[in-house]
Amino acid sequence: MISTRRKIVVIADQLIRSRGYNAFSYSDIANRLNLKNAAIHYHYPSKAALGKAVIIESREKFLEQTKLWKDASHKEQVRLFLDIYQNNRKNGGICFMGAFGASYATLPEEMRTELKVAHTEINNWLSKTLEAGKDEKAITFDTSAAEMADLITASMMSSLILERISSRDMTSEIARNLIKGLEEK
Amino acid sequence: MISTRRKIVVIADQLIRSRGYNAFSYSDIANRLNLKNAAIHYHYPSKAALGKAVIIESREKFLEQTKLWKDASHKEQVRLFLDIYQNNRKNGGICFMGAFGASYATLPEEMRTELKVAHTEINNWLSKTLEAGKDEKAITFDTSAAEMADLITASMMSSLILERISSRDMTSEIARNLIKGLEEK
DNA sequence: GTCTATAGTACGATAGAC
DNA sequence: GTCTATCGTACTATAGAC
Repeated sequence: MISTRRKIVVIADQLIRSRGYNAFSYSDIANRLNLKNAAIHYHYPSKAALGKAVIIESREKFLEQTKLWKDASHKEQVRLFLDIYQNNRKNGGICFMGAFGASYATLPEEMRTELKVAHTEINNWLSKTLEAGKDEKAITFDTSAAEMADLITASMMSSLILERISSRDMTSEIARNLIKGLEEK
Repeated sequence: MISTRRKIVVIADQLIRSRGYNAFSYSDIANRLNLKNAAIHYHYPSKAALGKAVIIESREKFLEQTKLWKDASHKEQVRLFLDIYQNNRKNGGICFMGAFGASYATLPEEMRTELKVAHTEINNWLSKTLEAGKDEKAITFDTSAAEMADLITASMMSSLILERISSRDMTSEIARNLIKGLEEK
């Protein structure tokens, strides 16, 4: 049986990615679990603590996923990485980096620190994977792997944001173009 | 003398781009103008009305700026367009499309509609300018002008968001790379 | 250990003062 | 025409019930 504690983080994550960190409340979560809002405070004493837990959860989930991919080719791993954004899109949200990043100025220090760690972890993994794919001649790009990683995460992030405004399937379009770009020789 | 009404929109715009639409209050604006929060309601009856006014203000400002550039070369106009993001960055905010976009799910319909119009206007202008620059052989790109416009606005948007997390000058870096890309033959 | 009743504050908005 | 006093609601959080 999945614990209330875990259910809370999962729901919070969903709310943050769809509505934003400053537009969800403890009551939103409590209602979905048929509890009073104060019950959430037992599991996560403050909103900052819950926000931090959501970021840590996202980090752990990311590291778990990449471990599962370790037998796939590096090129395939990049494709699987782009699928994460597609999955965010399917459940009506943007990526957690974009959601927290847009509210960055309002976040307490403990959340900012955690977010920086997450950003570093993601870009390190993607840089390494791109580099390894390049060594295998399966992936090509001109700039440094770190800059290519920045370009990929940045364009996927904003495709999710803009998609809701433009009503076009920008995420698939940009993902396709990124893959295409990495395949050109 | 600049009217209170105009001062309110300017401050709201600044707050929305730095903190987000759901993280600023009428009191924040009132305090800066030495007024009570209710005074803001006289000028803008609801937060939705103020939000809508900020979007309209941004649209008008954008159209005014592009008019001033009309004698510059199309390539120069693209460079000037990228400067808008740099200016947002200098006063501590992200672009208005990113700020509203991240909170899109929480916005009232009147704001969503206005935001879509703004998005269309910006991408139309940029597409046309890119196309004209291409015709003059001053700019080169492979995809359609509309897709190139998407790529530019998307990557500039997220560079502003990520910059606050990564503490790196990503905006300048990405702007430079975009210009470089458009210059390659 | 888990949750509820309730406090205290800040929000957006209305009615009415000047 | 412009602004303030004030309302009702919803928020985060604490103290204490079960």
